[in-house]
Amino acid sequence: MELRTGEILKALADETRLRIVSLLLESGSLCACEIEEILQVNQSNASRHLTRLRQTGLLAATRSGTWVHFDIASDQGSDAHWKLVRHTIFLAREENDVLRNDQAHLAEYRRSGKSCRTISTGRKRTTRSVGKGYILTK
Amino acid sequence: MELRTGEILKALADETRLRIVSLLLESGSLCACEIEEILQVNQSNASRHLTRLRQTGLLAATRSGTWVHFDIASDQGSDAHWKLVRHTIFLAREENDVLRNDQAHLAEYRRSGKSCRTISTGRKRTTRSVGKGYILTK
DNA sequence: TGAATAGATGAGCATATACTCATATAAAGG
DNA sequence: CCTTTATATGAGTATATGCTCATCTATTCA
Repeated sequence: MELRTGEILKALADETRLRIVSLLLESGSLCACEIEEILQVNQSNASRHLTRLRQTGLLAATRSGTWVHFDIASDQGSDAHWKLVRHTIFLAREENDVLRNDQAHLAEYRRSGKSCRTISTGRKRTTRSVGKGYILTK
Repeated sequence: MELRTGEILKALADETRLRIVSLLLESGSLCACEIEEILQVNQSNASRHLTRLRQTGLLAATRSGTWVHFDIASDQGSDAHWKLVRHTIFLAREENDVLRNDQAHLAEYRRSGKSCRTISTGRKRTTRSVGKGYILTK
């Protein structure tokens, strides 16, 4: 995936996306539900931002069963761009309480011993499969 | 003026503003009408973007008579931020034809011998002063 | 003091972007 | 199969952002 500076700027200009990139730089690979949990962002919202970051080439996604793990895509060349991104996040963390709180929440999450296997989003059952399709439940 | 990374990202995420910063990094101080001329951006539009860049702390403005000269505000500390901005512009120029064309237009402008004194925006007379006030002409 | 020119700004409009709710889809496991 | 859980996405809405036109303000100069 070819990184473009203009797209990187637009991607990081949104605080939620900045938080996601900052988080993953610190944590390494996390599944979507862990990101939701740590950043306290709802599922739909998180999913859209993750998709966008993947499309700009900043994140890589790997499905593992039901879970999709996201990680920084800095192994695909574009070293100069990644130097830029890391520097950006470094400075942003110094100025932004939200980003520092996220770091604390990550540490807390690690201590809690939770994993994407034990997080429950608490959502109620929404669909029921019928043959090849699904129908709404309740 | 205190630079904030988040604000820098938002400021540079717009292509016109990216072009202005790129131009001024190369040219040094230019007056608003020169920026309009070189980037081919209309007056209102240019003025708003310049105001915004000044408000985020990236540009400094100095009035000299009728003209307002804008320049990169990198003399006011924030070295880490400016390193970031310069790196950003450096990468963006490599990827973006528009930015490279702007560099060519600057060179052309220099060669032309024009200055903010000789550029005419070609606007028709819009106001007429009457005592302490102004009234619309035509 | 009035005309001319540079730059700033209000208002209206168009588009982009982010958020939310509901639902669809993918995969795992009884 | 059928249910459950994780993730993606359509649709609607709210808001932000950028653009344009017209006009205002600042300043110079005759």
